Amino acid sequence: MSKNAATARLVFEIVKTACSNCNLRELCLPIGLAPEELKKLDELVSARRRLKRGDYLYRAGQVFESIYAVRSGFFKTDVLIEDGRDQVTGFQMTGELLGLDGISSEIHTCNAIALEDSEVCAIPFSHLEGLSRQIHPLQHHFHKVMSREIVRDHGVMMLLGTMRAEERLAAFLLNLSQRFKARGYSPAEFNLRMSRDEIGSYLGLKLETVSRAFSHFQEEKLLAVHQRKIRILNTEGLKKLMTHQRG
Amino acid sequence: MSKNAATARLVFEIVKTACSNCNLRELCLPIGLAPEELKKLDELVSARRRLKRGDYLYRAGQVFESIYAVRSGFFKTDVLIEDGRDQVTGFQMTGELLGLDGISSEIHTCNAIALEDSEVCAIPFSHLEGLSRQIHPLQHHFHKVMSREIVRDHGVMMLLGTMRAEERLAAFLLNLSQRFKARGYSPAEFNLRMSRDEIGSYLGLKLETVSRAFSHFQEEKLLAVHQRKIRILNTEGLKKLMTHQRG
DNA sequence: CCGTCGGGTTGACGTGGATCAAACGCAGGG
DNA sequence: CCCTGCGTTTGATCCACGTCAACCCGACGG
Repeated sequence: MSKNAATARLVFEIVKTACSNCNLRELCLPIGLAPEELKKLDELVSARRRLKRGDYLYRAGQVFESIYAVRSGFFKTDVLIEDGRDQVTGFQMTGELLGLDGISSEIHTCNAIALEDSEVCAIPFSHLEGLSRQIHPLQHHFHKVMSREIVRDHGVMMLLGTMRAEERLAAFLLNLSQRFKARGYSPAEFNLRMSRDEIGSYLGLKLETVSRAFSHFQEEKLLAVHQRKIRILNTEGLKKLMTHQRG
Repeated sequence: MSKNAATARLVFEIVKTACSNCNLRELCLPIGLAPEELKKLDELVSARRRLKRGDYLYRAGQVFESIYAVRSGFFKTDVLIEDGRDQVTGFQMTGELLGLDGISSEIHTCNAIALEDSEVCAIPFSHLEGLSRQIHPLQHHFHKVMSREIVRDHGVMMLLGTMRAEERLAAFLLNLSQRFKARGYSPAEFNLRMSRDEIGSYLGLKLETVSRAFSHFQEEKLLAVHQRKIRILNTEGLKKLMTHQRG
């Protein structure tokens, strides 16, 4: 890296560490704060952390101290039990929070793993609690975020408990699509960051079943699939498949 | 009801509405508060509400204002989608909280239904947020409760995603057993408050499968089942079945 | 350029649980 | 007391998905 690039990078780091300036503030923080409240926010983040693909952000069993906001990149969280089974419990992208599960016992209960090179802001939980006693909108926003996680989990339970394989995959793809769209990316064309096996684990299916469902969607002209590159050709078709099939 | 009984009942109501006096405080509130903090707690609960078996505590779509602490009785929460499918997302018993899902959008996202005559304390959410800005342990406790809900949901995802029918039922029964035990009831013998169909919905199984699993457990001398009355004969056997089977 | 390797696809077959159907048994009402 | 009805049990059959296995393909290293 040239000296100039290094300098530029340093500036970048300093500027971006301030939450009040962060360009994803609207994703992970409340909006409409007073200027003096905005200033306080900059105490929130203690450090940023870069991770390479495959790195663990935290592991099940580690002491919980911070939650993390994804600045860039892509993560999965999973739970393992002794006998080797594991369940992917979620995929997190830019602006989403990781680590909420650790609050209850002060120990992380799942692993968080970067699926591509990523960057996170570490938010020491005690800071967050302190600040949210002072800034009501922050408190309320945080509660909403936790609640949203609960609602999301209920959605996954619904999916795992009542849907068949192709419905699950359709729901999954539509959800991803919608989240990419919310971040300004194309909702119709994106790269999956996870393997068929990881999708399967999340959806309660085997990787072969996931693969077959992709192939079938392709035959039906609902998708164009090339490796992990997905193009959605017929959103309505996917939606119909999801809500409609079976009684 | 005699006049005396009515009077006694009235006193009972007044005494019990104070959280600081509530005999289930240790279940739903933080412990070790200072006396003046304890006093403030009594602002928390706005009303108590009695429900008959089958009554809705709230419905999906209603405006969210309060969370509810179960004082006595038994509830289920479920989510429905248009096409008729529904998924039971949880069963709640004494000391557990209901309604956390509503915080995110200020609209309840599931139905909460009493499975037996029950009684709840309504905790207006804005009061709770206000008080938890003043009482740090209350704030922290509340965060833990929400986080515990997330962890619980991950457990259910694990169950739905990776376990086979009998493992699911074993896990479910052991969980119930442990929760009864924590409340001072027998962990080995209890009445199910829910139908086979509701168990099935929670576990992602059909009622026939649940019934067969019960019968099989009985053949294996793991349980004695008589209608909804369950006696666990071999806890270790159930545990082994749960963690051990399949790779 | 070829060999290797890991992830993905495809096929053949087996099976756990769903589905369909019948019968049971307890509770509540007449 | 019997009738009715709902929740449950049990049996027979079916099928969606898992399992096992072969093969493909793009990436990467020698």
